[in-house]
Amino acid sequence: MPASIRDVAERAGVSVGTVSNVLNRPEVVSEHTRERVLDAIAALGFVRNESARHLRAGHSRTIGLVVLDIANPFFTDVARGVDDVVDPAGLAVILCNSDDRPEKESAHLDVLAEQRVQGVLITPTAELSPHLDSLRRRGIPVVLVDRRAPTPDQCAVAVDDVLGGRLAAEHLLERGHRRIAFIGGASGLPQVQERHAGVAAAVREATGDDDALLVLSPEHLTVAGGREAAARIVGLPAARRPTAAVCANDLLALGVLQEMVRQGVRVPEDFAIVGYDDIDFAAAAAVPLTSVRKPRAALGSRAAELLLDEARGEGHVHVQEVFEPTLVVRESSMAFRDRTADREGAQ
Amino acid sequence: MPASIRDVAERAGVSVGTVSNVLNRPEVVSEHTRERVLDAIAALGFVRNESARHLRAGHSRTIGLVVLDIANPFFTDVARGVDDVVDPAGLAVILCNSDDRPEKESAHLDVLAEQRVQGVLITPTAELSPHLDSLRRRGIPVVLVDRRAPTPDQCAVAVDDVLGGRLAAEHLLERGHRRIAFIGGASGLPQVQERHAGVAAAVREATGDDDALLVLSPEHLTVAGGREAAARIVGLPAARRPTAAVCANDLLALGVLQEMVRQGVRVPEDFAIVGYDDIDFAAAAAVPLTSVRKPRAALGSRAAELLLDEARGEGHVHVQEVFEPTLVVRESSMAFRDRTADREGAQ
DNA sequence: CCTCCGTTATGAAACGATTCAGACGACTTG
DNA sequence: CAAGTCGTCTGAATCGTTTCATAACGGAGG
Repeated sequence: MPASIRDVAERAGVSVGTVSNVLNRPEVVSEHTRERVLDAIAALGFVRNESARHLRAGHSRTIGLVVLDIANPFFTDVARGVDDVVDPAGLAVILCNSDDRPEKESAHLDVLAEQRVQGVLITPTAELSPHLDSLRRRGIPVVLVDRRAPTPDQCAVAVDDVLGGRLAAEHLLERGHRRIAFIGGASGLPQVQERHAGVAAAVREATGDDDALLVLSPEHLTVAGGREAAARIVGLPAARRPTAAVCANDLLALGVLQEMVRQGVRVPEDFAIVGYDDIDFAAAAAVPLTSVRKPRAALGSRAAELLLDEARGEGHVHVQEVFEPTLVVRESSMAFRDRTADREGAQ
Repeated sequence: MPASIRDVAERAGVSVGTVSNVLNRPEVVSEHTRERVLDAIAALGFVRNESARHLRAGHSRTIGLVVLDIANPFFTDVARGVDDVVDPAGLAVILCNSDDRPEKESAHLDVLAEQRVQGVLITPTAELSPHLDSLRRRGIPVVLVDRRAPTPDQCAVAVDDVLGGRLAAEHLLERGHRRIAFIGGASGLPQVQERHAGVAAAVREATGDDDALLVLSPEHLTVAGGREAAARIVGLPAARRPTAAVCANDLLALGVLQEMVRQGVRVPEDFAIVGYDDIDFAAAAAVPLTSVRKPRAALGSRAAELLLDEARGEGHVHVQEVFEPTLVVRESSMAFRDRTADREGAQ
């Protein structure tokens, strides 16, 4: 129904080749002809058919971005970073939400493959899907976002999560906490495991006690998951109950905070909380959240840069970039009493 | 580079037509042939080229979703609702962020037109872009989201924002507030104007005083905008300073809350706040936010349903759906002292 | 044995753009 | 004046798929 290049050519009284030239290499066509063609285009409301272009060109002008949870502001910030790079390059982004479910992820990757996207940016679920490899074998670049590359033959932009976990834990340990909870997730994401590892190492070094760390793994890394974990913590006998928690992301931390408040547990006096990601809402929380800050937008834009470079071909070298997180201390971890004394008294 | 249907045909020793049949109408090809073809497909890692399909079919398998602010959880919730409908239909969503800027919106609409999307879901900027009409003239369905249709010849899914504004204002008026601020935005979005109208009507009815409502319009409907507005309110002389605010969305409300707390203004004792949208973070705020709740995901999924129906053609009737908002009362508006007395004392 | 029919497979024509070898004048140049 | 050059335009081939008219084959019915 919509006008094609042939209709334009007919109306302007030129060949289709000439119309194409007006569109793509205007300098090779005479001014007079160019104007006639442009007039015809305007009159017919002609819009290029991207699929036809793509078919001929062999590559599309889109990239795919697959995230774990579109409702998590961390990922929308990443998406923004991606957009900042991809938009000026004239590419469109197909944003897919895997919901941390491998089947959804695979389905989305299949669609992206059919769309012949120029490349895929993805924060994958725990297991690296075979679909990812098959994309790469097919020559479609894949850049991992917020996840380390398992092999050096691909690009990845990650954060040193062991360090992040350590920063969070050391902060709590310094403030005297001796029984700490790590609230992760059931899906086994390596980012979460690394954060856990960092926390565990710091706790072990400081306490020499492997039981000092309680690990909870709610189903999902969401506010609801955090509430669930907090309820379990509150249910523990006082002697074994942790006095602080490091959460694998801010959504969890927010959930923990909500449930603690609801149960009448004071934060940070009775229970300290450290989140992860430092999303904007962390600072606005009921009790402003101490959190491990990651360069969210930079993660996205750097990943996009690497992807575009790889898609361009010509001597691309794979880069595994690792950003350093920092700790942002806010009220949720500002305990006032000395917990070391507390604990020693209890023993 | 990637295997084409022709390669598959060759390897399986059949014609391309047969391969296509295996893919699209497997029942018409004999089991033996089908297996051979399927084997070849697996061996070559063949993946359909969606652009070629689309070119032949005349329509793509994607839709566009254009939102005002991807960082606003309201829109990610809408996107989720859209996904719930669009995904099972086997379509992909191209998510675009206009940042409330008409030029970005237009640019995105152009890209979507070139992609020949099946339809566009959009929360448009204040002025309805001519690009929207030109899409519709070209036969691409457009459904407005969270925005009323200007004419009955198109679908729209909106919320009764006059009512929403009224609910918010009446709640504050009942609690004794007599000087109220409406914090909107500078970009003139009709949703915001309607909320304003609802608030203004309620305030006028209750106070008979047109000056009882102070209108502030920060640049953007964001947390930063809210902080900016709050700072201006605090700067006002006490006699003219409002005692409460209705904010055009929750991001603004969160910003107002932050700045008030920072300036030592107690919420809700000294200043009450009502937000709009009821995003999840509203309940988790420093002071849990009273907010006007909209059916966020339903807005998206209903809009997507209408879009798919319209794209299907065949006797589609345009629907303008208007959801009713409800007020969710939380702490941010729970004032304790009687402000009527307060005000009367002041006069 | 012939005809007819149903099942299955074929091959060519589209879809809309880009590209490229070549045509055609008009001009230079030796 | 012939040959070469330049600027401009043409037309056909091509990308990968779907579709559709048609062919090939085998079996049933007369």
